[in-house]
Amino acid sequence: MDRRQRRTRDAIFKAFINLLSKKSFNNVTVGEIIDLANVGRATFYAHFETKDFLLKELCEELFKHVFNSAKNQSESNIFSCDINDGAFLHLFKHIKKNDNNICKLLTSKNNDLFLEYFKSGVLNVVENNAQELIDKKPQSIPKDFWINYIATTFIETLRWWLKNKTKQSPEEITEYFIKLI
Amino acid sequence: MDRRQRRTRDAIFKAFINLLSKKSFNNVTVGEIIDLANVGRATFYAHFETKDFLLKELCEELFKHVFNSAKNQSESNIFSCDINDGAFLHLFKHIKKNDNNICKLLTSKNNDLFLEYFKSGVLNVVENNAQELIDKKPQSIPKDFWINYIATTFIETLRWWLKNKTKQSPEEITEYFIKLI
DNA sequence: TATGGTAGTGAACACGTTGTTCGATAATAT
DNA sequence: ATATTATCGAACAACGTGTTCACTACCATA
Repeated sequence: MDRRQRRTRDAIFKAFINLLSKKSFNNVTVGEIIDLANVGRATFYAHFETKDFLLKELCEELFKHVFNSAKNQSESNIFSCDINDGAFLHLFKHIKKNDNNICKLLTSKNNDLFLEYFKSGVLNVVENNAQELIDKKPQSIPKDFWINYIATTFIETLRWWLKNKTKQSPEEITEYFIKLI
Repeated sequence: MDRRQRRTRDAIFKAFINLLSKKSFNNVTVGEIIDLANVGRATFYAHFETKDFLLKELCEELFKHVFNSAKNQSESNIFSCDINDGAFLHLFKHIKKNDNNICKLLTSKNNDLFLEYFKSGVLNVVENNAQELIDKKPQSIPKDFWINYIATTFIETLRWWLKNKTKQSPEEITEYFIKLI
């Protein structure tokens, strides 16, 4: 990719995230984004069809990073019996340390498109990298209900943790999360 | 309240809910609402400052009804030992049978303002009318974390149920929910 | 270092939505 | 019957969106 393209793309993402941490998606205008990113109006629309697509592509970039690393993590420990080596501790750690952007977006308001994308990523991790948890399913409840439960509980735990300024360590919050399930 | 006021207010609410069940909050315009409600533009703005306020007031009307009935229900059975007589079964029943509007809004997209209002109502019910569940808290996790967990699990259970066309009976889904916790 | 192709610029434009204003009309309460 | 209050609908300014275009800056390659 042309260095110029990468530059403007990054500038737009950065400006967008910054604005999203201050106001809701609906109230962020293209005008504000291009002002903050120092990018021409036509340039913005050359990169992104609409603001919705901007959010979508931003999510894809952010999540590719997080969820792939979670998968590798859990695969490399496939023989581990310690539940704390699993994908979830890694996700808590990773998001806290390296992904301030995801923190901002997870705690910002009016952003359920983002949450939706995030949930589908978490569902994927649960289905493929959390067999130990899936196996804990009580009899007599449907499997997809159980998987949905694990994923949403993870997300809500994460949001509670972020809302409370991550006072607990990643190990502690993982323990909380596992206790719930 | 003047009968005319009540009339237009109801017409606007009705039109708004109808539109929300078809498209997302952002894509519903004031123009569409007043067309469907057969109400003058100035009249709309005499009632509601903005579209956001319209949603807020709609939520308040809908929730007053649901949550109050849940509270009365659980109070009237204060001596019951059967967990199935509690507020949650009542909520599942009530929402399924009487509140098609809440169903529509809970399953519609781009509507996290609504979800936020709903959550604060559920939190309230949990705190005041679900002592049996609160008492199940494992040691070593914070109380507000636990309460948040109960409320979000209820909401996500409800959403899963509604998304799957309420195939289960209210009794069954309450059983699922209680099993999770 | 000259050149062709690609990316960015910024002003101007048409279009749709928002929220306000106003004089006129209709419904309501008493 | 009358004073009050709600509604109407058209017109309006302000703002956001997405497109276009002629122009400029940059980059890869030879």
